[in-house]
Amino acid sequence: MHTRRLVKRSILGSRVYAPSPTGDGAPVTGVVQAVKQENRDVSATGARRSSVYTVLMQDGSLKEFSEEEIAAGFNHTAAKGPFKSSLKHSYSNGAPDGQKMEGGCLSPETVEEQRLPDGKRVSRDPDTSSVSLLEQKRKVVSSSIDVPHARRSEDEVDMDKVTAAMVLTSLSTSPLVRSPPVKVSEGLSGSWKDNGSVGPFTPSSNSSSCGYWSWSAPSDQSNPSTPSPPLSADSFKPFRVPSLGGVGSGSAGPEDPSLEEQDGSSLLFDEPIPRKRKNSMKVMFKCLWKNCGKVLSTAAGIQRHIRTIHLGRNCDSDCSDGEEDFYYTEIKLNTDSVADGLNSLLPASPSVLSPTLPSPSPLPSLGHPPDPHRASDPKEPHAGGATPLSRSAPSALYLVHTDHAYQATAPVSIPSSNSSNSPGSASTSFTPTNSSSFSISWQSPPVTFTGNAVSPSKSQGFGEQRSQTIAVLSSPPRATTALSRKVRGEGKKCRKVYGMENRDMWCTACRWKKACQRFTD
DNA sequence: TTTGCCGGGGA
DNA sequence: TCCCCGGCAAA
Repeated sequence: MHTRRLVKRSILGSRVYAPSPTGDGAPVTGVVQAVKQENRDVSATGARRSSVYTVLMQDGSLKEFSEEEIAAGFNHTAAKGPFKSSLKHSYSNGAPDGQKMEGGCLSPETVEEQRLPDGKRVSRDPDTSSVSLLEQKRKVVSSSIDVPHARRSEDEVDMDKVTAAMVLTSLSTSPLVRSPPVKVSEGLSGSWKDNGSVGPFTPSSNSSSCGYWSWSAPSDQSNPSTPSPPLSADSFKPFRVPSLGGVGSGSAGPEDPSLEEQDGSSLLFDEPIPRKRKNSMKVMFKCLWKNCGKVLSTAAGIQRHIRTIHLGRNCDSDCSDGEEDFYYTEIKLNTDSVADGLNSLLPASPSVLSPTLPSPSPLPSLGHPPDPHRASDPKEPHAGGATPLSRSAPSALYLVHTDHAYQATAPVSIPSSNSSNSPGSASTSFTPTNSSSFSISWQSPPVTFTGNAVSPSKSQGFGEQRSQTIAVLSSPPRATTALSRKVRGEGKKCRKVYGMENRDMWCTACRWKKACQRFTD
């Protein structure tokens, strides 16, 4: 079953060597664009069939080659290029049939193919090959040869245009860009159902925003006019993995999920997120406009409110430029863990519950490293439920200070690394994705933080406020956990330094299994 | 599994 | 108060 698929599928979009069109004998490389086969049940029957491969040559021209010609090309140049090993491999596995070679040399595709869930496997039938071909092209082209042929289906293109435009627009219209993350948050917060009116984009933005966030930042720098498909980092796996693993390692493996994502509609982050929000949470949206503080249960509602009441716009959400986003914040209420945490907290540090917050909602629950020696609690609650949004909001609620490294580092680094001027290098281009996952992962435990990790803001003050916000958000759990356990130190400890055999050299605390006093972090 | 250390308890 | 250790949680 597998073998068959591998063979049949792998040729499309793959790089092959073909005899030189000039006839001088020098082989040239090209990418297989299409295969025409009279008899497509190739490897099953083992019969030879006349297959014609349309190959896009390096010079951009399209040529058609017969199976044999390509095979000859292979032989000719087998010694160089990535095909060598796999080619040999193919041969060693059987007759030097052209099809076999393809199956072998295309291990990347092969693996990818295997990762495809059966139900979603793309058909290799000639009559549907145009679709799959497009898919293939997208992947292959970007990673191997600089081929200008990669055209997506019109639908795809349109969709991408629209979504990309949305993202880019929001990126460029304000330094506080945050719309996309917000959408994600909305989606997460279970408000999709509520805000059906938010706009045509929202419903589908979940998957796209992940993808887009992974490339939109770098694209600022590189080539905005040719945004890569929302393949994000894992799109490259198919190319890397196979190169190591070789042909037909046979296991669909743990990469299936990512594949599914590529396959179309499923979302990379979609799954984990809802899972993490298991605990009963209620999401409210609070208007941050000065003297307003209106709280609505849906993003659409609050947006409409801001748009009409504060921004004086009457147009539909469609004509919104997203500015409303800056004037409301998402407040998450964790009805169980928060309550518990607060209850247990109250006696210990009553100050955590600040009455100054006009918001009718309790503090959000947040996952954050505990900090036992914290002292600035009293101020934190002010920003309860605030997202980075609040920074731009016409509200003066967030005068919080954060002096603790652990609070500042993570949050602060995120926005900075996200700034749109980040280089297009692999590492930085990954950052947005990372940070988006950041916002997600931070929601994990009892978290309710819907932080928009992605904030292109570059202003120092912003970063600061941002960290403050996050610190604030994190205070409840911190306080909760602070009562229980100190964050484990990372530095060397007596035990490590002296070893068990020299236990007598340990500091007293270490000997007593207490927090090391000698090598404090 | 190892490590750091909290909480608790005995002397 | 000193000392030890069970046990949890992070690494």
